[in-house]
Formats: sequence, structure tokens, C-alpha cells
Amino acid sequence: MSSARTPENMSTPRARAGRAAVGPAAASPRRTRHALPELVPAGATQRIVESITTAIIERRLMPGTKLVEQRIADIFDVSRTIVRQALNQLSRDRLVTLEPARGAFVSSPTVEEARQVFEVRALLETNLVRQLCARITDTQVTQLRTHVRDESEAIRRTDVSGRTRLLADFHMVLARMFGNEVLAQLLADLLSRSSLIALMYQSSHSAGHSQDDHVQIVDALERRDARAAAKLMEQHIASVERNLRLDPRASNLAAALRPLDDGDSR
Amino acid sequence: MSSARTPENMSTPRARAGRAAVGPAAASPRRTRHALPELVPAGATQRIVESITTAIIERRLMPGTKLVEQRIADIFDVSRTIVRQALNQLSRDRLVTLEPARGAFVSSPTVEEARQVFEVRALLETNLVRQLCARITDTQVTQLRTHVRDESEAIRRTDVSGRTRLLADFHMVLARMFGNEVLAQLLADLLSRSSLIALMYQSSHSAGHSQDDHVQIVDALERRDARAAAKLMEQHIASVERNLRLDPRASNLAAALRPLDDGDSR
DNA sequence: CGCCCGAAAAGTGTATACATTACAGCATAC
DNA sequence: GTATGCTGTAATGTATACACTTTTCGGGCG
Repeated sequence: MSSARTPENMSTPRARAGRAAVGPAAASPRRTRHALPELVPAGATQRIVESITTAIIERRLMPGTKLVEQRIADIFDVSRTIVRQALNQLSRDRLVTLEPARGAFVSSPTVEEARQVFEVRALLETNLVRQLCARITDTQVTQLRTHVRDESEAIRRTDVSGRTRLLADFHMVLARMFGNEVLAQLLADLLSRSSLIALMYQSSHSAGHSQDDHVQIVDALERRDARAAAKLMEQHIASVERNLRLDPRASNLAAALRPLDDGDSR
Repeated sequence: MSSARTPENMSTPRARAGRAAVGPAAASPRRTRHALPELVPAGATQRIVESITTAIIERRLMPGTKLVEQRIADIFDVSRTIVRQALNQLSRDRLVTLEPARGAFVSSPTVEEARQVFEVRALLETNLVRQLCARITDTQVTQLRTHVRDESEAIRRTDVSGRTRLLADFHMVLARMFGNEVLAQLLADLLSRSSLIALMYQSSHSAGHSQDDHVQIVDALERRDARAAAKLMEQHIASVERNLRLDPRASNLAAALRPLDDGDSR
């Protein structure tokens, strides 16, 4: 305890005026006093980051939407200071774009940026599976089998949000199996950007196709066929990208019709 | 962040006390709407980030050093607010570690993290050069030749700081030639982390050896020999890593003894 | 009818105030 | 003599105040 002091006073919609002094709850209190399990410090800032992130991924916040600080502050009942921190963090993840003196907006990745993100993913992930072949265990293969079965299950019952999450998680599971946290975090970033891109340039890509790719990749991993795994992964990512509506014309149109000026580059 | 338009004209020497002189922004009543390149000003936040970054890379700030907010604020004559933003940014680059309620410290990457960073670099950069073979132009090869010559020049005259910079820049140049800004930024992050690692686990690696590797890589690129280029890059990165003092014992010892020796052999 | 100008409103940028927490120094107990 | 508890100081976390910019809106004027 000691940290999660935040009472449920959140019921007051406009608790602004009062002395909200107490219950800063602040960050994790994890102090030297040997380790308390305490895995959910849930700093206020982090909570906001996560809320906005999932809101974007789940399409409740569309690209170009302006994120007004005070509004968010009211919703979470914190000061703008905290919201600003959260927005800064989000901007480093490229989910949000900060325009000086104008505000924060949900990012609208350009076509070029989309291309680059997928290119980097291809670079990283092909080598990832190639190397993974040499060190993957049977147990891990089994885990992957379970995962792809979950995927197909989610697809079968048209659980859209679960499906989306699982299809992206597949790549994260691979990264985690590689046992490299740095890589995992990098890829997590790229994947969330990919989600935003997929959302903007609505894919006609059937989830089933992606899922088939995943199965084939797992097959190759099981055979420890590095070359095949790498090639399959490359084709998989290329296929996802190819199925986005990334032709410049379409994007220009979208940009032109949109109230935001998004312009170009990053 | 970073008020791109605040000219730091208000550098009142005694600004701290009381109302910090008026308008930090001296305001320009004109409405110079866009069209102003405005690429230089660099907001105060950015300036601090860069100062601290180079200070770390250039070993003027050793790992473990505490960065007290007010102190930095006084030095740059800004409020803690700005410093805080800068520290947050630095922590996202992993150059600085934020400990809740305790402060900001220059990061001390662990051995495991070091290993992972180099592993990711290998994954990325081997594929990078492999692909680059297919699209590199003669002009670009010439540029690379110039670069490696600069490297050897810097080594010849024992220009340590220039040498270090150029050796790292080589990898950035490759990334830039690839024409992928996302990749370039990713790699820039990894490289600055690598610098910090190299600085912590003092390398006995001779710069000349690295430089030889670079020459060979350029040779392979010129021949458009993708396989060779990839292999050389992999070996190059492995060799840099191998030559760090990464055995766990050494690092524990170093940490235990608080290596405050700044004894840089310069 | 549209356009430009101005003033009010809204929102961001930075500084500062205040509460809270960590830490060092000292005193005290055992 | 070591360990433990108390207290003062310094530093961090959050909220708020205020300046400046952008935006919006309405009226005068072409």
C-alpha cells in the first residue's frame, strides 16, 4: 500500500477547484525496503499514456484529433502538468504529434513514414526469426502453436479487437522469445506505429491471410528452417504493407479532405 | 515543448528572484506565419538535452552522476519545468535513468543491456548493408570513401574526440544512405547508447581495427557483394562488443568500487 | 458578398508555490 | 561502540499563476 492512495473521489466530475493536494500517489514508491511485489505502481502519467494509447489503437481517437490539455486533465482529475508529461511521452512514441504553441494531435503518419516503418520491421524481423531458428526450444514452438490457434479462434468468432491484438502480439511473442528486451521494446514501438498506420490507411487485408502467414512461419521455425522462416517473414510484412492503401493518390485525397493540414514529413 | 520562437534574449543575469523580468518571449508582434525556415533557434529544452548528451558522450559526465534539477536550471537560467522536460527526453533515450522521488542519474547500462544493444545493432545493420548493396550508387560509394579517409586521418593525428565521432558516424551515414529516416533515428538511439556503453566498459579495442573493418565494408559495398558486406558488418559489431570488458566480474567490481577515476588517457 | 481588422476567448509555454519524500547529521539507548 | 530514532535540509512531484499565441467571431469597409 502506501502508494495507491488515490481514493475513488473521481466521482466528482469537476473536482478541479478544491485542494486536490492529497493523494498525489505520484510514482511508484518502490524504495530500498526490499522488494515489494507491487507491480502496478500505475503512476498517474502512465495511466494517461496507456489510456490514450489504447484509445488510439482501438480507433476511438482518430488521427488528427486535437488533444486539449485541460480537457484531459479534467477527465483524469489531475493538473495539466501531468497531462503534458503524458503527451510528451506519447509524442516520443510517435502516436501523438506536438505542434509548437498549437497543441497535441493524434499523429497522421504519412505514406512515406508508413513505408519506412514497414521497411524497418522487415529488416529487424527477418533476421529475428532467422536467428531464432537456432535457439528456439520445443516448448516455445508449442507456445507459438497455442498463440496462432488463439488467433484463428478470435478470427472465427469475429472478435475484431481481440483479433487485432493477437495478430500484433504474435510479433511481440517472437521478440520476447529471442530474449532481448531492447529489441522487444523497439519492436513494440514499431508495432504501435504500425497499428496507427493500419488504422489510417484502412487495410483490405483479410486477417485470415495474416494468420495463415503466421502458421507458416511457425512451421518453418519448428523445422528450424532459417532461410524459409526469414523469407516467409519478409513476405508476410510485405504483404501486409502491400495491402494498405498506400498509393500516394489515395493518401493525398484523404489529406485533402481532412480538416487537418498534416502536410508532410514525420 | 521547446518554444521554438522564444529568443533567449531575456538573459537577465539576475533573473531568478521575483518576477522573472517580463515576457520571456520579448514578443514579436508580427504575424510571420510559417514560411520561416526557423531551423536553428532550438528551444531551450532541446539545448539542454544536447548539452547533457554531448557531455555524457564526451565523458564529462560519468555514469551514476546525479543530475539535480535546480542546479541545471540555474546553469541554463531556466526554470525546473524546462529541465524536467529535458531530463524526461533524455530518459527516453536511455542516457539518463529516472528514479522515482530520488532524481535523475546518468545511466549505467548493465552488461546484459550492453549485450542486447549490440545484438539489435547486428540484426539491423547486417540487413541494412545487405539491402544497401542493391541500391547504393557510385556517388555514395565515393562519399563513403571520403568518410573512411577522414576516419583514418583523425586516427593518424590522434584526434580522439573526432575519431570517436567519425567512427560512430560511419554507421549513421550508412543508415542515411538507405533513405529511411525511421531507421536512421532508431540507429541514432542505439549508437548513443553504444557510446555510453563503450565509455563504461572501457574498450581496449583499437580504433584502427574498427577503421579497417569500415574500409572492408566499403569495399564489399563497392563490389555490391551483399553477402560479404553483411558478414563483415556482423563481424565488425561482434568484434567491437567482444573487445569491451563485459565479463560480469569486472562490471560488478567496477560498480562496487564506484569508478570515479576520470583517468582518461588523453 | 467577401475580406480584413480587432478584440475576446481558448489554449499553450514557462515560472513559481507548495506539499511530500529522501537523506544526512546528530542524539540517544542499549 | 553500534544501532536506532528524530529532526532539519534539500530535492522531487504536482498544482497553480500568469504571459503569450493562436483561434474564433463580429463588425466595418472595400
